[in-house]
Amino acid sequence: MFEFFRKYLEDKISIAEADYQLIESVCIFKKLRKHQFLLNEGDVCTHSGFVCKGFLRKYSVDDKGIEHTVYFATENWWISDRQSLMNCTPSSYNIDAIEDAVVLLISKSNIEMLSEKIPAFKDMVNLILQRSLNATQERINYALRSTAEERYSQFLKSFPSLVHRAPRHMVASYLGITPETLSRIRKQISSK
Amino acid sequence: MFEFFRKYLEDKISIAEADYQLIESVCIFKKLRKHQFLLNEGDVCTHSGFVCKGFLRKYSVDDKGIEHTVYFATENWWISDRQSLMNCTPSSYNIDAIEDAVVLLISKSNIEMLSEKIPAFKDMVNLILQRSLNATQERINYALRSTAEERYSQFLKSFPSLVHRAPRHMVASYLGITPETLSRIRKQISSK
DNA sequence: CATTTCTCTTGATATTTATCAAGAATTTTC
DNA sequence: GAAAATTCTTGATAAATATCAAGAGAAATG
Repeated sequence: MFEFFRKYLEDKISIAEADYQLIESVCIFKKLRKHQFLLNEGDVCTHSGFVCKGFLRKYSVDDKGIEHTVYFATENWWISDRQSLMNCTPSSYNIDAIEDAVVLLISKSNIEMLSEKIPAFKDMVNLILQRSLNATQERINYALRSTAEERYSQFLKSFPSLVHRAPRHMVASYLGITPETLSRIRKQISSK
Repeated sequence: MFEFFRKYLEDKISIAEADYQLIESVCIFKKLRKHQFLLNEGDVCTHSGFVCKGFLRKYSVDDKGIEHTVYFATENWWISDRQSLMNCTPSSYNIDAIEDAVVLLISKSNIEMLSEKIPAFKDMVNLILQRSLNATQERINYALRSTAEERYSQFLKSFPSLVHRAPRHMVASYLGITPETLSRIRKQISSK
């Protein structure tokens, strides 16, 4: 399974063979069956996850028991609760598998170790951080200025491959609308 | 004006006197009168801004000409369009002064230079990045799960000092509601 | 300090989206 | 492959929020 991550790294940074071995030595692989949890609300997130295979989501649950999807992650995406990881505080999110998955885990301290020993690794982590921030701010901008239909169209454009893999009600919860509303929006779009 | 930034830095990192001088040597100070722009939509953002004094906002304008506030920045906050800065692409945002302001500017290349020469500076930049990402993801989570009233209450709690400095219609646009709706929400809350 | 401009509030009405309910379609499980 | 569970759609109605319009209040400007 490490070869997935190795390919990802090769694509982003240029490091020595010994560095790959160091990285591999701290990687933990976790298989998740559909519906299994990688993180439970209330637990402290201790590892960053890199998705080798499968499809996961991160969501919070409100007082009424309604789930709100804040993030999807598929092959070559990272997933964790950075806030919990950073501050060692209980997470307010759940992460579970939408499809059977294999996730590569690296502990917080090992990420710090790798960042220290391999400068290019640190730079990569920071680049990912910047991209995440850009994407997240774009999402806020869209949420503020677009109607539900526009947000759905944008989602289709941004993540064409996710649309078919994610159950509709999860897409709805990602967009901040109910499944019924999404259903009506889809009907409206298809009739155009 | 540099002393504001120096205090900020002293609070976050521990570096040599020579480093402060290096940092100061690349700082540009810009005075902005109320309503003046730091960044115009369509322009490439070339500098990161640190607010020494005053109050600014970052917003986009939709097809109908309605403004959508994505960010406020007051003393000791950073402001820029990271996406435009990172990729040298035209910005889709405007940044202007809500109050007369003094902003300390550092160019992209000088931030890179400082990051290279002063490791603690780089670490600080990355820490800020992480915090921004956490805050931004929290905002999305709130947008998804809360009513307009809850979002306003949360805004009051998170930024008590901003509420009195920002015109209400800008707060409304930050929350993704109309000024009229905010006015009604405030009435409702005060009657409790 | 009067006037102009901007900001905020309130009311009436329209639109969007949510909620509740039921049945159809699909997927999972044994 | 049949039964059970889940997911998706549709309709009727309710609730939240937007829009339009007008006037009150506050702040900026000459």
